[in-house]
Amino acid sequence: MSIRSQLLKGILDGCVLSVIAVKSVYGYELSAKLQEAGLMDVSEGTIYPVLLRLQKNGLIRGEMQPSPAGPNRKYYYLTDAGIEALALIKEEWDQIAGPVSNLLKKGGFNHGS
Amino acid sequence: MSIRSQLLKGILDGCVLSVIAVKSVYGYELSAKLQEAGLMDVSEGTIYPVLLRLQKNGLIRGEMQPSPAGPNRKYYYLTDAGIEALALIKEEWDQIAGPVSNLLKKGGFNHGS
DNA sequence: CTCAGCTACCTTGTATTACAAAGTAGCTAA
DNA sequence: TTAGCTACTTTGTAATACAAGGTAGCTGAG
Repeated sequence: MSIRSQLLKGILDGCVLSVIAVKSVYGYELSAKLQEAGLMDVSEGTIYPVLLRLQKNGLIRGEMQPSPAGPNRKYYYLTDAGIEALALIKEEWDQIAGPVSNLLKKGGFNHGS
Repeated sequence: MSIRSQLLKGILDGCVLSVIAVKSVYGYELSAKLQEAGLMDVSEGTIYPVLLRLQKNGLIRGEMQPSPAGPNRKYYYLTDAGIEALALIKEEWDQIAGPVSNLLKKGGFNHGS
């Protein structure tokens, strides 16, 4: 498992919920949305398990809708619990990302000192 | 397992390496250093496995030194491999933290739009 | 009507790590 | 000698990213 995979643990939920909060999306489309947001190469094999887990936990709900072409599409919407969870994740992220960024910044290559 | 535990996965290595890069520390002291940096309540049960794993992977080396009081202390220093690994982690962190922060920011509670 | 190609969704096992909590051990002071 | 503290270690549990294979439906061409 790569550094990136480990870093994404725990935060993918927040990313997915954030995308859905803006506008409902279907699973297949979500990868492109994350890519647009700068999270490169998050594949279906990653996305569908996250979506299904969030749905199972009641944070989102899925609605099958017909597609212009191909099979039906499952559109996802946040639930109230999802909105709350997203707020919590943002809080936790803020509490961690700041200190981590500072640590990584000043840590650097400064052996001396 | 909490949101925070998941968020810390993968990035604790970078934090620990960053602290050690500035100045060598011993295990027991590291919790206080991380607390000073804003990473609250990272306990020994978390820290020592990280330290031992980094040592095993050749990113740091430990040196037992006498203590003014109590048992010997194991001071940790970065190796060359550790310096390289830290650079990689910083790169990966920067590539993820930016997009994630942006996503979580605009995601918000804006259902409309 | 059948089939290829594409879209869309799903599942499973593997690999990895945070951490609680229990444990060992040494040093100092009483 | 013993209590209290410092310092380090270990282990099992819980959780998740994701590769890769799979199923299924729709459209268009033959």
